[in-house]
Amino acid sequence: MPTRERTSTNEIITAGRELLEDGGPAGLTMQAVASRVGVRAPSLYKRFRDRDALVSAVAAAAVDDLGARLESVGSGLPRLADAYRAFAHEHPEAFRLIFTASAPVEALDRAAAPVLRAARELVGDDRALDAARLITAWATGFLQMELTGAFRLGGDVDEAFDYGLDALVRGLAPWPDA
Amino acid sequence: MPTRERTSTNEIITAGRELLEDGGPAGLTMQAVASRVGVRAPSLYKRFRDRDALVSAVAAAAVDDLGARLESVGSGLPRLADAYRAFAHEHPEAFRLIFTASAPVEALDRAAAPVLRAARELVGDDRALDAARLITAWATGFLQMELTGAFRLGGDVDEAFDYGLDALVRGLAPWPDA
DNA sequence: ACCTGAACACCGTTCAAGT
DNA sequence: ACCTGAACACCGTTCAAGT
Repeated sequence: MPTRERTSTNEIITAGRELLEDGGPAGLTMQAVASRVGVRAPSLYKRFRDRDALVSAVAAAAVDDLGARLESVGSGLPRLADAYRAFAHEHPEAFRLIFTASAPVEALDRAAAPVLRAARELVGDDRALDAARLITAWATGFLQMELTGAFRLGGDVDEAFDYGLDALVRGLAPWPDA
Repeated sequence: MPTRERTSTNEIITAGRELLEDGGPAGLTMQAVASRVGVRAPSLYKRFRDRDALVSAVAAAAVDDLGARLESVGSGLPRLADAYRAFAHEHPEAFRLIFTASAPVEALDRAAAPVLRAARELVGDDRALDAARLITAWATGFLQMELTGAFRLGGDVDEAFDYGLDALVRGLAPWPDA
């Protein structure tokens, strides 16, 4: 006689995201997740091979959210950058997790699509990929440093972000002296 | 009667760095470190408050190495960028660790000095800090993505790095249309 | 078919006891 | 003064047994 399901993959992932945000990766334990969804830890292994698989699923869900967010904002680079930064501020732990070994690389491709589009508009097809990498690397590094509190030499961080974006666009735009 | 010291703070940190590089953060356990320096785990608590303190010391040592490396290379931006990238390739785990919560922020300041100098030469005093943040954020994000294997859409990664650096310099340099 | 208690290996940490 | 064994709490994981 089959026992009725007492939880679901989605519920587990949601619980994982909540625990991650308010306890960091160390708070995302199998026992904490299980107890939050009303089950015992061993039951989680019915749906995830191990903790690493669960963490990856949590990261993938976050990336999907991020991708939807970027899609919804159009292809203007400033809008994209702001949306990216807003996501990082709202889900700092998830943002950090995304760029860790447990990151699901193929999910990242979808989230990167809007940036690639914006880069193409700016520099054309040939250099679109390089330009997208430049922009993404800058924004990711900046946010990571901002979240870790590495910006302690003073100065306005918001202004530094805008300054960076402007300089990037200037450096990427086809310049007139050619 | 005092027992003679069987290890030292430096030896412990060195052991920690080695374990980190070949087993990731998960390989950096108190027991593994202890056994590598010929002591039992509880002895480590004579010199480090807890594992986190040890991990921070490991990160600080790595940052010091990085700083020395950047100092030794002068203030040319391309040289600095290459040295930064070389360090990340040689010590990927340490590089990742540096930009984690356990990062010792004040040690980062020293390592950032050469970049700040290069930025000042490029854009002048007023914008030196913003420019340094742009460059550091880009390089850090780029290397982090490279190490994590996030660059899977093809294209030459070396070339993308050079392209990014060129665009950055172009965007930062005082441009002629003013 | 899903869930559980019990068990195991491993980890961080404390502490009284050794020298 | 430094080191240790023993102990504790906690974690990930397995598995036989329940329904």
